[in-house]
Amino acid sequence: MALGKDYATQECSIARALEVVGERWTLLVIRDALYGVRRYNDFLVHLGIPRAVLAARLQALTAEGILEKRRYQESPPRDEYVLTDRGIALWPTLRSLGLWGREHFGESRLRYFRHAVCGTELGPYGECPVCALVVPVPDVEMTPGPGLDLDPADPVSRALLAPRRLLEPVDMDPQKPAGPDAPRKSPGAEAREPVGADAHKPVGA
Amino acid sequence: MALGKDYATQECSIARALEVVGERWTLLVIRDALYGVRRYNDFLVHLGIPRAVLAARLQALTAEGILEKRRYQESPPRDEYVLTDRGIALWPTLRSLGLWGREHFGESRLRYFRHAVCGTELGPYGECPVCALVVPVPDVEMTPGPGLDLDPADPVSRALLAPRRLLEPVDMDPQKPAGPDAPRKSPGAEAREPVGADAHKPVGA
DNA sequence: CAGCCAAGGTTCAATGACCGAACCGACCAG
DNA sequence: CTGGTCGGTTCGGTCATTGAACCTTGGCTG
Repeated sequence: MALGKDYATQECSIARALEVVGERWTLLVIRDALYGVRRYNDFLVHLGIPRAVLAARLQALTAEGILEKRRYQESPPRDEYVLTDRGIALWPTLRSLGLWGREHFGESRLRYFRHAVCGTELGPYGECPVCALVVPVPDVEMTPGPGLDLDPADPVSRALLAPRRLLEPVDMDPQKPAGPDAPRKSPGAEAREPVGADAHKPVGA
Repeated sequence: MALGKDYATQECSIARALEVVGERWTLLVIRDALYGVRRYNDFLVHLGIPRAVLAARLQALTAEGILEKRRYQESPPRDEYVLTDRGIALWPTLRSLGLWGREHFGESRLRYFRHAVCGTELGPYGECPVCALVVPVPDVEMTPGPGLDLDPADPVSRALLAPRRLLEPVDMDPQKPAGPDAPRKSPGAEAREPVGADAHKPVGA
């Protein structure tokens, strides 16, 4: 990767980790994947990342076992990129990085993360202070905070405004607001239920 | 910074944080600072970073309030770079990043981190499971693990082989202590920097 | 069937970051 | 006066990133 040569000489797990996720955009791609973004185009519009870089990152992350490329539709063959356990394991790192960013450079709360089961806001390590457990990633509920733009330009940001659980696939269908007309509908948008290794189990609480 | 333009459009604390510490080498500089490296030349030989890049990173980190440049000697004017509270606050992030790197890409333990007060190895969030508190950074003791090279080339790596607390300035004085003789200056008891260590917070409920 | 559209890439020139080596200035020791 | 150290800066070459254009597959429309 970009760092390989130099970082490889370091005897340090941090350097090892940075060889894998230390390049530009990489951690933001993983963040988006945690938020439920799965498709090339959604990453593209949400991140504003150059196409070539996105393709390179998705491929590298797949090769490292952080994302998994999965066919979700055959008719026009389409793949989505889903986090593996190895990728999900980066949640605490991203959580603490985001916390640091907010505490030292953020003006207002952008997002709240709560334990979906009890509604309690997460502690600094992603734990639920009330339930006294480290909240599993699929049980983390994300809701917008006061600092978040309520009418973002891109549809992915709009879809992410709704309260949602981490890893829950972002759904672009619900309606087409802010559109004077042109009610275009993606083909085959029906029945996009995740198959196998489902990470989001409905907790009836 | 390198990322500024694009990341700035993101409404996300993680992106904000990455604007500050997301460039190549930056997190490794902070890691070294946590390990006690303070001087330009020590960063240089320990990281193997190009001089120009190191100078740029030190300046940027100082401007962001993560490092503080401090005169430690007048005769030949010499400055050292010391972590501020804002920089020390990155310890949980680096801890979890290192943990992820070790669990998913490391073969053997390179370093142990313990609570210096009781000797217990730290949990995943830097907490001491026995004392049930988040260990303040200056109370974290770092010792080499079995995977670490016992005869590294550069003197900084050699100095870091000794058990030591985080933030304790690395001392290059004991030249080639091949024998059991260890005339170390009393560490830790020295007046420490203006950084106020975090309070001892009990870990989540 | 022609034409258009969308998703998911690839290619390419230009720009910017990074690299390694050389150079520089202050200071001190011999 | 000479050499050595520390903490940089300068500079040419290389590598990564960027933004725009182009391509491919396949469905949908008329």
